[in-house]
Amino acid sequence: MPELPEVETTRRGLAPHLVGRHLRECVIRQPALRWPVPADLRTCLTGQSLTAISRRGKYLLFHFERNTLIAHLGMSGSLRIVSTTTPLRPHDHVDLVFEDDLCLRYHDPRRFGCLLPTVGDPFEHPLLQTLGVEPLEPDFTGATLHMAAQGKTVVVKNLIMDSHIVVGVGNIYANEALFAAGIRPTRPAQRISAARYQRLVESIKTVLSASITAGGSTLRDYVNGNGQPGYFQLTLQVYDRTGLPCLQCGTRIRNQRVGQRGTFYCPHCQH
DNA sequence: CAACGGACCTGCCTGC
DNA sequence: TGCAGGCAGGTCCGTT
Repeated sequence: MPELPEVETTRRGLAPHLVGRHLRECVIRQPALRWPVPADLRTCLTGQSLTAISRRGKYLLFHFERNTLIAHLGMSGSLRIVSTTTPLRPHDHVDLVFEDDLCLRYHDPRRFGCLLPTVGDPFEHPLLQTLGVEPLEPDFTGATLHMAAQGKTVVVKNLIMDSHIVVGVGNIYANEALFAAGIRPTRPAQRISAARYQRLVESIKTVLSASITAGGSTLRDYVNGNGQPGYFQLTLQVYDRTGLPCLQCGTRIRNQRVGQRGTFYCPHCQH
């Protein structure tokens, strides 16, 4: 289930198969995603060839010659390449059928994702326009977070999960990065030093990069573009480990709701 | 303007 | 075994 590493893994899995190919057909079986899939998706995109697949935060951008398709996988979405004869599963909502029987199949049980075709510069789209910095880019530094925290009352976990500040840090990786940096998730963001924010940023970059390398996490039903599961869950230090011993010091991992999200930390290692 | 809760959905797990 | 209730990886939007 898509956090940034899963989305990036999907992008990397799909691009070599689809870039340069013509889109032959679009099949919408269930348009009721987070926002309705526009009925003109088909007329917008068919007949064009895919020139690139890029990513902004957790949004995937399918660049065609004249239009761009903005895709988000929500909490339960996945994109896989199948054949048009591959049997449909429940929740296979949309097919983009390319030449040579390459079918990009959008699957999303909870339907929190979206598929939105755009005209013109996709980065001008309201969903993308106000996004914060990319966590793996050099311009994401300790100063980014330290400055963003000033004058705010939020706790640090909510700060790093705010997509208008930095994109792509979801619940799993927020928990993991805070553990790696030794920072308690409930600490007020304003009361963290620039030096500690520098360490947190390094932890975020390390955790996300390691997960991309490992092919993304697998919790329940995530699969990448080739249908392969990810393996990052094998290295999770705190997420979903309530009551289990901390892998660094043996103290039991605690679980607490922060901003209505499950939050896990080691009370000995994180302050 | 910042901060918070609610909303969108289905599936899975737990406990009665 | 069945069913109700709670919870899940995201994030926008409306209300305070």
